[in-house]
Amino acid sequence: MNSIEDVSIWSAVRRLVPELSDELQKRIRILERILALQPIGRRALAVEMGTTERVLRAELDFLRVQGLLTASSAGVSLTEDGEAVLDRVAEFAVRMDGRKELAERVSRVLGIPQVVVVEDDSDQNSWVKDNLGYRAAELLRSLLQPDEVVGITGGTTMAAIARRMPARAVSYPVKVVPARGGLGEKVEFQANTIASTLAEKLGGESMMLHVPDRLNEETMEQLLNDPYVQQRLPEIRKATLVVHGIGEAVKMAKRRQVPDEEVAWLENQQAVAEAFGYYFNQQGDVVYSMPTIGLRLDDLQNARVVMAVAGGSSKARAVAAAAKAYRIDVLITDEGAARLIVQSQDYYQDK
Amino acid sequence: MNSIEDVSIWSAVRRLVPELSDELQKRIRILERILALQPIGRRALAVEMGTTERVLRAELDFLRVQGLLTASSAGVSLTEDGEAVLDRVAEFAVRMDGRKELAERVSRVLGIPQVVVVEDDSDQNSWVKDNLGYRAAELLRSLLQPDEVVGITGGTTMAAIARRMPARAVSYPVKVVPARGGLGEKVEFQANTIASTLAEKLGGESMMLHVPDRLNEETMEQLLNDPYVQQRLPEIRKATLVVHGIGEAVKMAKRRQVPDEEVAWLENQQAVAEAFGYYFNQQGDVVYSMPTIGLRLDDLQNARVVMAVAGGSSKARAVAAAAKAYRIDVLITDEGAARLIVQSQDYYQDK
DNA sequence: ACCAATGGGACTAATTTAGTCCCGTGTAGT
DNA sequence: ACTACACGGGACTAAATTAGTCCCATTGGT
Repeated sequence: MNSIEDVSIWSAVRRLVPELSDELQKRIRILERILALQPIGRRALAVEMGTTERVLRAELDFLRVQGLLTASSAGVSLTEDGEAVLDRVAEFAVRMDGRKELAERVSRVLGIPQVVVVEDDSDQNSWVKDNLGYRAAELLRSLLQPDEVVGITGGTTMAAIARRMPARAVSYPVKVVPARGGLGEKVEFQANTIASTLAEKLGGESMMLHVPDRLNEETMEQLLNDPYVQQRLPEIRKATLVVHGIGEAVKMAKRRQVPDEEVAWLENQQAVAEAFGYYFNQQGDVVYSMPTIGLRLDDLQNARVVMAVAGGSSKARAVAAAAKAYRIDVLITDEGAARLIVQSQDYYQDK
Repeated sequence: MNSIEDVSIWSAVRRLVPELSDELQKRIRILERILALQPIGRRALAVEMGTTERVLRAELDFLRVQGLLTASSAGVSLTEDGEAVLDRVAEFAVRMDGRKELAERVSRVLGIPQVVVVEDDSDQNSWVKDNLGYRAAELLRSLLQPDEVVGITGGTTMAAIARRMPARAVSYPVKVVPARGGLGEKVEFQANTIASTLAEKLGGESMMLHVPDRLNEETMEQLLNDPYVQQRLPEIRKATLVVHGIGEAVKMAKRRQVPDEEVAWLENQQAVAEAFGYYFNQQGDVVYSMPTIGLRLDDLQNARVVMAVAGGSSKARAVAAAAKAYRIDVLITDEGAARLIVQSQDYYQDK
């Protein structure tokens, strides 16, 4: 039995001391490189690892004091102890590298420039979603630009992002808007609510858009002429940083209480993915779009960054379809989804 | 199945990022206190935890940003998330507190002012000895005074101390001497070797004492008059910081290749412990002392600090006996030994 | 015998962290 | 209802730590 498998305690630890795993990975990487290249000099290693000499030196000093490596005039080498310790944490290293490589493969397969893969599978462990939220929040914050308009959709994953966003460490002068109107879900998973809490966490402002979930053509027309909507809608469509979730078509349709015959129709159309209220088939074609007020697929062209966050092996197909349907710049997913995405690609390649 | 049980990976992690695991424990302690006292003010909590307001404030800010606690005008309280996280790492906390309480009980039972208990049992897992060495080295370093003479014995535990002593982070102007002559063991576990490497790590100087292990009365007399010995022996007996291991009497005797009849005699005398070449029974009486050149039991009176390091459930009896036999100021042991020590005390109290 | 790369020392600039004091506010006790 | 106290949080400064830069004696490989 392996402690790494029981990751739930790790996620708590990471919550309490987030810099721990980064620092740990950093030092493991250093030890690994030394093992491979020993004996190697400080400067050469610094170049090799893409860090500065001075910082690396501090790390090496530490590791030497810990008795994990020795320094001779030929360079630094691991001690027996160092190798033993490295051996014990090798699983980390493997998983680290594994996820990194996985991310690169997903990036190639889906044509998404930046992909982050977090550990485990959202479908298996609920805390994975939390982790997904953490990494998404982290990345989102790093991408923010002053006076930017951030558009965000609803769902449990988006809620996790808002929840895990650090609360007002510094104030960001941004505006957060819901990408679409209410989706008739629980209030804490609605885009409006999420936009609001996210804005609060960021120290920015938010805007609400209260419109019903499902509309018919007629009320749609009316609403579009409504001054409330006419004032707010352009603001939403101006969003330059769009964060959204991707869902399974049928599952989403049912959650939104779409009539059974329409669900059957969607199935018939082989719809597999849903995002922004649009339904896509495996080829990325739009097979149906819900009549709602909000961001349209075309608006994504004007966005600076389109960020997708979705995990769980069950969503692999949906993510792949969405990636074909529209431009995604950043994808944050988990091992469960990522593995299936690269697998199916291998499958097609084999044929 | 429980990840904490598989502690070996944690010991490696602690080796790689010691400062962060300390940080982890610190934050766990803070969360625990808040849970117990909430809502509580920053200043009151600082007093409660024996830290300064400013440092605690930084921690609280962090934990708040992480969404683990909220601050109202009544004070800070845990959020649901905070309680959940605390719950996940509760095992840590329990083990932490458990060991601390255990240490206090051992301290009372044995009458040793300062007791440190490290996790697990040296008899079960070999890495525990390493941990023992780490804590001992840490403590030893903090106790050092300039120009002090440090006496150290042999054995695997002492070797672990020397190995885990940080290598010359700063230079200590100390002199390290072997407490007794060679003990006929493997060279890396001999007092001479250990004293030498320890001195090097500390940036101090060392002194060797090369005399045979087992002596008869005659050669003993001769050696005591030998100029080599006459020069070195007083230096050894002047040691003011004495670090030593405690062994099981019979096991030690056999390792030193004492003749079988003498071993039987020791058993007959109910010798259970060995330290500095002296054998003690359960009551702490000296039943036999090996004729070797070196530190004598009386010399401990003049020592500033006497530090004992011994772990493993099999050594519990020996440690208890040694504690009765002579003054020990600091004891570093493990859970395996500590549990048995307090248990046997309970046993006697019940009678 | 030389040369290039090594670890480690030394000094300074930049950044982070800790100490101290204060203020407006909400709350508990009277 | 009122007052006094403890609350969080802001602000500023001093201290400590960390990173950048340059140098040098030494050594191992060619």
